[in-house]
Amino acid sequence: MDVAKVIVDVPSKDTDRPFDYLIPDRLRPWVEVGSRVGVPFGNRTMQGYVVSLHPRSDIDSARIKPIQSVLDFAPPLSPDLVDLSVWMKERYACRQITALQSMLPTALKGKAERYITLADPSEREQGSREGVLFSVQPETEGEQNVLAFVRQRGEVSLEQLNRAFPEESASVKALLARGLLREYQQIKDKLSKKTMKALELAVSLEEAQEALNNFPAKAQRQKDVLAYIVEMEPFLPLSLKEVLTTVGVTAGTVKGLADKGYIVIEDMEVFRDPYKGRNFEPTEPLALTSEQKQVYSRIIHQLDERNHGVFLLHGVTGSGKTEIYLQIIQRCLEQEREAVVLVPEIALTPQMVERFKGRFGDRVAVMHSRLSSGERYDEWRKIHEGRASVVVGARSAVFAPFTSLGLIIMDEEHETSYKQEETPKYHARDVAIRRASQAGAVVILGSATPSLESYHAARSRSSSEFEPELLEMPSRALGNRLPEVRIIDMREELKEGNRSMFSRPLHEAITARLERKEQIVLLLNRRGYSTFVMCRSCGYVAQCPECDISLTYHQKSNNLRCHYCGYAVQAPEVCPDCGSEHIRYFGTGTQRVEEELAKLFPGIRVIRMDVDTTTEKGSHEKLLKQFRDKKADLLLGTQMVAKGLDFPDVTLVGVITADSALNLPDFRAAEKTFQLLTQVAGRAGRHHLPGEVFIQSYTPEHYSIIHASGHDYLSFVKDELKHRKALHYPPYCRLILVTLSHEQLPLLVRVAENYASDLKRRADRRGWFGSLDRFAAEALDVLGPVASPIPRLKNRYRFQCMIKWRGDMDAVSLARQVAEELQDSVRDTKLQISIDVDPQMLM
DNA sequence: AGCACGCCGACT
DNA sequence: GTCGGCGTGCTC
Repeated sequence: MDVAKVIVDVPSKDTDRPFDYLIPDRLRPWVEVGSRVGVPFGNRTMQGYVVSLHPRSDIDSARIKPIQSVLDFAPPLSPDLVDLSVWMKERYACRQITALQSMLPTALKGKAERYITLADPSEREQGSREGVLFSVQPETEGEQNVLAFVRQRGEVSLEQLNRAFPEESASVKALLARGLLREYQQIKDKLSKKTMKALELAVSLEEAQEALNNFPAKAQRQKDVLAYIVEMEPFLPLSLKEVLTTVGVTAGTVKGLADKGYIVIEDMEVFRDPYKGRNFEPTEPLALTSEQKQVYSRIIHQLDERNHGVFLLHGVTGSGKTEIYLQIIQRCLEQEREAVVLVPEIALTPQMVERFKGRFGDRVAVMHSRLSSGERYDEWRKIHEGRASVVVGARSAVFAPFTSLGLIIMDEEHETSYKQEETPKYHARDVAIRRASQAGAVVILGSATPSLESYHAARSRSSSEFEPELLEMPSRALGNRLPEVRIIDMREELKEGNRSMFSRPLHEAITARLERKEQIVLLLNRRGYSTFVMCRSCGYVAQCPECDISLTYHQKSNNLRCHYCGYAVQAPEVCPDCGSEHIRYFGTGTQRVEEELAKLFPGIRVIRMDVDTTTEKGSHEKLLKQFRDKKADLLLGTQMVAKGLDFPDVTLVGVITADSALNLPDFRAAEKTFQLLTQVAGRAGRHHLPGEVFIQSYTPEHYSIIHASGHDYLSFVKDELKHRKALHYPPYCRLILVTLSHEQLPLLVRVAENYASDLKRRADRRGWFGSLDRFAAEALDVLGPVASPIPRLKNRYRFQCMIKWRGDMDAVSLARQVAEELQDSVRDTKLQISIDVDPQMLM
């Protein structure tokens, strides 16, 4: 076992394979599958990951180089995770290094630093022995200065050297070439470990007590400190800062004590705890209802067998899924196994975390995107070092570095945020199932409105990628009823002369709540509602010059911004096209609703929650707390108010327009609408007060709205599956979205057409190509190319092809192969091809 | 991705 | 006659 195969940190087609490296004897004990290593690659040093170990290599022994360094004490990746990266590479047509990278905190992404030292004289002579005459003395003043600088420092990073001599980079190069200076490279992590000064006894406790008894009287302050330390002995080491404030002495006093040899002051690594200072109320398991018990025992049975299994837990809002999760996790921990809880990013609120920390205390690690990279690294290490055995986190927590995983729970299974939109474009559900099957772990997918893919897979239990067992919880745990839902036809309102955004019934209902001092949640389904700028005289619409999409108006900064690339300009006073002053801001944003509310209900206290008011860290939480404390009558927001919030005094939920997302060009539009309405309806009347829900709509006869108002998931699924089947959409087939982009439109169009035809030809040769209409067990169809819904982004035009396929074929690798061949033949680095397997966002 | 090698234009 | 453009190809 002298050779390691290493995936190097270069995300490109040519390097997306293992390279062989010798393992030097001194590193032998440290090199394992999953180790992060520094290796010479070309003429620089790169970071890489060991993916396998072998006794020998097929590579010419003259070419093979040794591993330069091992970068961590313990491998950051387990062999299971390395395997998983291979699976991801094939499944999502991404590079293996990209998959590996996504499993680790960014703090572990090291880069090579280049250092310069003096070369030793023997090396210098080697240069001249080649028969070439070059000077072994510095030739210019600049060279002399550089050389002197390096000699004085011994070793200096290239960066520092260039900073010290900005004009002398040629001299540095020359000195290197002539062998007077030498360069070496080393991988440096970006991470910063936070440290603090800490105190520790340098003598035994008995000795310290002894010393206290006959301490010189003139050093009373030092004696106080030592006495305090002795008293606090069980909690050693103590933070220096804390001791200083508690005892009321200065650092000099403590230093004196250290000089006498009683204590030592050391740098101790501290772990940032994002939830520090917060008290988590310990909670006890609740008694389960009989419905909950059934579900619980079925899953426990599977868990006890220590076999892989997937469950789809369909439970209405308020059916008590979380309590079941908690008790199953408990069981998992009792088996000395670990648990992962996946939660949609948006639902990962302190309330949520509290439930888990309350039950499992310090053993809980939390991971989400709002943590700083340092915090995320610390939470990751907490898991890696075995100090946590439960992780609650968003999507990427599925890669938590546990070693004996027993359980993965995915709450709100239908949420689209489980699909990563950047490469690797993985779906956490699929990764979770794969990971659990490696580990013999149980997966629970929980939702009140399961995705059609999961529900269909669970019901048919055949020919699908995974086969979950369906568990149903149709009643609420507290026995209260689901709220009354009223649909309001906004067309009727308009007909009768009401041009406001509030229907009369909703208006009256709000007034009633204000009088009764009950609370209201208003949801603005913002998709398709951006506030754009239009000139009423000439029809000019402000658009992004790079992306060709409408710019969004931001009142706070009075500028126009592109949602996709971030481009921003000052909002115009007059139309840039015709000079008219009739340029206006259109669309219904939360701000406009807020203004309208103030007008209609004078004195109403509104909390507005949207991207504008929640960008600051912790602001989301602060706003919710204010609402909970009844500092406001009404909570107004976008999707984010619909998820998992639980306010006892909310008795009215209003949806301003239910159907704004229904007309979007997305085959999941109805499903999304149904899910959103069901979730938001579940927010009302969760406690003693009965709740009421008003849904305003311009298409009130739509089945997604009707079934949502009846809390009728099954009927919705029945209708929706009919549609999907007729139109050949998932779950009756699978999709691959291939997006090609280039600066030049004509070239792009040509290339995209080639892609589609190549693909069809290649599929046909294998007997795959054909229409899905014929209900063939195996078929593949290519749609497009067409301009992408975002036709231009960051100065690049975009075209896409949609592949629909079904059956036991490897459509992903076909799509990838054709893309790579096309890129080889076009040979234009500006051409980008992105492959999205099972896309969620079609617009 | 970098970086070196290699073959054709504007300069001393 | 040379410096330097970036096309092409490789990295164990």
